[in-house]
Amino acid sequence: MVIENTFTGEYLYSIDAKDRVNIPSKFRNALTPKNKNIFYITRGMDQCIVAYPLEEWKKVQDGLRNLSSASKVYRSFIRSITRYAAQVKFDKQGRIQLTQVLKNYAQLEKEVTIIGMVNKIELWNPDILNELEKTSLRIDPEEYKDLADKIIL
Amino acid sequence: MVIENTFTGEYLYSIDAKDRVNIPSKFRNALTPKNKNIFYITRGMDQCIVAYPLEEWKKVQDGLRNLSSASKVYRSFIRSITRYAAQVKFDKQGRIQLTQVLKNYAQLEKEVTIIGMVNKIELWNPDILNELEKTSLRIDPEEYKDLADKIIL
DNA sequence: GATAATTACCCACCGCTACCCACAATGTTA
DNA sequence: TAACATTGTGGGTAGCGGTGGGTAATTATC
Repeated sequence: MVIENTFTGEYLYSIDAKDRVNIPSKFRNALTPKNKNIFYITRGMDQCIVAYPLEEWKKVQDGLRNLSSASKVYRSFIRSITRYAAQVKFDKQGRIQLTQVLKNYAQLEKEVTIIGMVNKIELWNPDILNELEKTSLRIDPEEYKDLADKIIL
Repeated sequence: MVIENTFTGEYLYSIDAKDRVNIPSKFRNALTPKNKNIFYITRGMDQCIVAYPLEEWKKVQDGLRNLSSASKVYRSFIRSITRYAAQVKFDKQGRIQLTQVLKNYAQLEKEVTIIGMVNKIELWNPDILNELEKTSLRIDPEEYKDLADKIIL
């Protein structure tokens, strides 16, 4: 636990009968007390569940709050995010409970691959993730280069 | 709760024979005492009912007050909102009572999907909502991406 | 003013979830 | 190597939350 509120690495965990998933201890240990053991989970842009620590989620919400409700697109956008957003607090064992909707959306069953994405966490169906890696990621190494330039890797 | 007066998540609830709808406990718990268990319900921009907590409703009204009444469009706009607005207080079980007009407008029957929209709440006929999402989501994935970039999802 | 109807308040059931305890597997330290 | 700590996983249970329904109070109608 070196850098606060920062998540890296990949883990293969299991979902139990009560739809509970363990948050890797390395991730939990990286959380500052301000997050109060709370995550917000919602739909990702890809077919996965995204989990934000409380402090990160607040930033997202502030962004949403400032979008005017006058625009139809904005309304629809806000809805598509918050609709699936749920606040979850992990128990003494460090597990969070998934909602049925999100579990369906990401097509999760017995196993989950949990990926650290710097300021957020992604939960994937292992098969879907592997399939995606095989196809879409291999396609455009050019885009990777562009990104690498931007971030000064 | 953690983030005050802020609502997220989706819930499928039922309307009983007396036209009562339960407000999800997570929403009620997010309310500050200043709201005095009071909501204002009115017509949404879409075909749904919108519920504002008292404190949020005050802001809406201030906004309306500042719209000049000189313009015909403005007057009509204000009328369309305030006309259907009703103050409702939830009972000890946390239920509010819907007005007949609003129930008709949103075409609610037995079931309601309740969506947290950050600072307000929407009540939808489940079928209508799903149909709408199916269409509007398909229309502009590009605009969605732009928005996602803005908010740094 | 009597009766009917609608609303407000209260009580009761029941399923789910939040919380707790237990245990196995792995890693760590003396 | 043994003792201990940490971490992932399974399961039991009490309390809360959603739902239905009953009764008193208030309003409406004639």
